[in-house]
Amino acid sequence: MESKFAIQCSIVVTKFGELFLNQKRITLLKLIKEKGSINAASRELRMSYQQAWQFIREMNEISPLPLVVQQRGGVNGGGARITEYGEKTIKEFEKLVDSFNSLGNKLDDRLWLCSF
Amino acid sequence: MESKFAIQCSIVVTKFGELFLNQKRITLLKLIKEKGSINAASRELRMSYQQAWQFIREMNEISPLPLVVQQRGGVNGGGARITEYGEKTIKEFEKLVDSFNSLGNKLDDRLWLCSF
DNA sequence: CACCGTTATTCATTTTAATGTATATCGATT
DNA sequence: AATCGATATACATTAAAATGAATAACGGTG
Repeated sequence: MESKFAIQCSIVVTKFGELFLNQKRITLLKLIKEKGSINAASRELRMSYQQAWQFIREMNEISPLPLVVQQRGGVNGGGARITEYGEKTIKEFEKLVDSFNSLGNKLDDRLWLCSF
Repeated sequence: MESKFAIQCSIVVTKFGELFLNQKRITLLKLIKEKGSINAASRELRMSYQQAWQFIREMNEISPLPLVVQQRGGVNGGGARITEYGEKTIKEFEKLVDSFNSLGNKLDDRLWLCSF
């Protein structure tokens, strides 16, 4: 008892040292899927459009296959959608997170027993 | 084959949402132990003395027992040392890191098999 | 009691990250 | 071809983080 300490584990996937995925980017991807638009997703996340756009650019560059495809012009001025590969990537990342979190919870429980 | 993706997991220990420990702070603690001085440790880490000092301040405030005790004046102008509790904290944190890393390595191996 | 090197503290400056604003481009629809 | 809303892009501004520089305080030691 008494400790109140918590273990938090944040996961990133990198390639050659460059950031590929983290939780924020996954959240962005999921919101783009939901909204069909980078613009709407970035507004929802209260991040600037440029930052969202740059995240997508970096992810697509690092990834062997694009995660997001954008269309400009056309119906409603365009939009963005998540590729099949993007969907799979989201799922895989979230499985990773679950694995680490369950380990985290296990260690969390033992934390106040042994230290801190 | 072909993936080159790596999972990296960074661990933080918090209390009531406030940062208590992360890898950088642990490295700082270990260097203070080695050098016997906040000043020398911060120079070695190429971080400003104020930042190092503030990290220590925050850690000591959050911790139920101080991790570092400082002395000013006296022999060589003073210094800083790690308490027994601090040493234990370092060890516990590194055990945490090991646990997560071994999980990370396991998942790393399976990464290119299933996705990315 | 003067000296020394470290801790402790403040504040202006620099560096870095993020945002706001503005504008061009695209392309289906009307 | 005019319209519309989103993508794409640049650039100045703002916000936040880190640093540098300066100084006071401390307390053994000689």
